[in-house]
Amino acid sequence: MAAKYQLIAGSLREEIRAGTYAQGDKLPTEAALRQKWSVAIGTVRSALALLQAEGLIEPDSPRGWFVRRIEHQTYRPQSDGRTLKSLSENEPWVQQILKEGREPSQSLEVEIAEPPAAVAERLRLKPGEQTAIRRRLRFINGAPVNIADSYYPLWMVQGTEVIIPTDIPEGVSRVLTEQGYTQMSAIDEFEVRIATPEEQARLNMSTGQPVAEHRCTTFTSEGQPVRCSVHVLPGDRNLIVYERTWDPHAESDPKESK
Amino acid sequence: MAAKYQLIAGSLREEIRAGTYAQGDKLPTEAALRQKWSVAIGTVRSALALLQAEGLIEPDSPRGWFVRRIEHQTYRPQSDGRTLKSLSENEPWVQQILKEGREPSQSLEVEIAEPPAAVAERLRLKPGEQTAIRRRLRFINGAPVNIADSYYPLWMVQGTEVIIPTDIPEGVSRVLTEQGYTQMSAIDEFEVRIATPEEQARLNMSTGQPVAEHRCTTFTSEGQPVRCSVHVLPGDRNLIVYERTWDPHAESDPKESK
DNA sequence: AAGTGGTCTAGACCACGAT
DNA sequence: TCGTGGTCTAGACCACTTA
Repeated sequence: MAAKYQLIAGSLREEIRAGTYAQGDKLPTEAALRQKWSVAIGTVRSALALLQAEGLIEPDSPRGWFVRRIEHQTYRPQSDGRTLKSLSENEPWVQQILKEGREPSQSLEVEIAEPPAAVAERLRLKPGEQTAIRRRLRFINGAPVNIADSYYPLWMVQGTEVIIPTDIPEGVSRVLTEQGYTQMSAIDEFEVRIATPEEQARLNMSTGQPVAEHRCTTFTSEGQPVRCSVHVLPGDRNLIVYERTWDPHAESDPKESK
Repeated sequence: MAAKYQLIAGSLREEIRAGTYAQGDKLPTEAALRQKWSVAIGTVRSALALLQAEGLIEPDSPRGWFVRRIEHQTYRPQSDGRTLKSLSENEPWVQQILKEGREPSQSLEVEIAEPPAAVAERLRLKPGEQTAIRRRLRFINGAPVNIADSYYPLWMVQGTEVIIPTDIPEGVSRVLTEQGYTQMSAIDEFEVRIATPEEQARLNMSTGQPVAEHRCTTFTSEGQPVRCSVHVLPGDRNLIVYERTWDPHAESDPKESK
C-alpha cells in the first residue's frame, strides 16, 4: 500500500466514506490534487482510475470528477406472477422499497431470429430453430433501468399477438395459456459480471460497472419450456428482492447451510 | 471510438471472443503490443486497463497478462431450508449445475458485537443492541468462494451453542427452534456492486471485479426477525439459482410484467 | 541475468462546456 | 476565452519470477 496513487486513492476514499464528499459532489480537480500531493499528473490519474474502477467516482468531462450516485429500484422476479403481500406487510423497509415503485415507461421491439446459445439450450431448441423475441428497454424518469428480452419458441406463438410489437392486454402469458401452454414453474438464474461495451451504451452506464444478468425460464406442468427471459440489471439501479416461506407441514426445518 | 487505446482494446477483445486467446491464455507482452501498434507504452497500458476493467483480463506480474477464468459454483439460497428436487429433475443443465456441488471447506469465527446499520435495521434492534455474529469464509479447492456472516439478536441466543465457534449439528436453526423461534419466512435481497478493497483482500479478488451482496432476513410466523445473514459472492465464482412454482389454485396466472 | 508488469515523471495537444 | 478531463509521448527505475 506504499504506492503514491494508492495513498491518494485511499485518502479520497476515506473522505467519501466520511461524507466530506457526498453523492454527486465534485472532487478537487486533477491539477489541485497534483499540487496537494506533489506528484505528476499521471499519478493523480492512477488514483482516480482506481476509485473509478471501484465504482465510487466517475468523470463528467470537462466538468470534473464526481461521486457516483446510486439509487436502487426494487426488482422483484416473483411479481412476474403475483405479489406476495402478506409477508412484506410486516416490514417497513420492504414497504418503503415497494412504495418507490414508480411506473416505468418502456420501448418494445419484436423480432424473429435464432436465440443465443444459452437461450436455445434452456428452451430445448434444435440448432437453427427460431424464436419470437420481444425486446424491451425500461426507463424511469427517462433513464434506462434495465433490459428485458423474452424469447418464445416460434412454433408456439406463430400466428398469435405475441409476434406483434404492441403491449398485450393481460400479458403474453394469457395468450400462451390459450395456446395450451400454461406456465406453472420457473427457474431463475443470476450471473453477476461487468457490463459489455454494448450494454454500457444501451443502458448509458460508465465503463467497468457491474450488472446482474437474470435469466428466467418458465415451464408447463409437463416440463415443456415456454419462455426464456434475459434481463440485464445495472447494479447501481436495481435491488433484487425475493420472499420465501417455509411449509409448516414439511418434514424438515430450515437449516443453517454447511 | 477513434482513440488508439480503444482500437487496441477492441482488437484484443475480439480475439478473446473469437477464441484466439482462450481462458487462462497469456496475451502478448506490453512491449510486443507497443511494437505491433507503434504506440507509446502508456497507450498499450490504457488498452489493457480497459479490458481489465471489463473483467476480461488480469495481470499476473511479472508473468504477463492473462485471459480471466470464470468458473461458476451454484449458489442456491433456497437450499438453506430444503432442496427443491422435483422441479430440477427435468432440467439437465440444472442437474449438471447441482452435480458440481463439491463439498466446500470453511473457516468459522464467532464474535459478539454491534452489527452494521443495515443489519440492525433488519433485525429491528435498538441503537447499541448487540448481536452474535458467526463469520464464515467458504472455500472450494482452497480458493475462497464466498463470505457468509450471520447475525442473531444476542438476547435470543445468549447461553446457547450459537455463540460457540463450532459447527452445530443440524444447524443453528434447530437451536433457534428449541428457543421458540422457528423460522417460517425469509426476505432475500441482492445488491450488485464492485468489491470493496477489504473484500478484494479477503476473497483474493482482483480490483474492479463485481460481487453480489446477499442479505437474507428470516422471521418467525409472528414476524419476529430471527437472523440476518450477509453473503458476499464474487461474480466470477457464483451463479445464483432460484426455483419457483405457481399455485394451480391461485386466482391469477403468471403474467408478463409491464 | 533476462524479462515482466508496477509505478512514476514531465511534459504535450485536443475537444468540449461554461462564462 | 478559460478550465476541464481525454489522450498520448518517451522515457525512467523498481520488484519479482523464471531460467
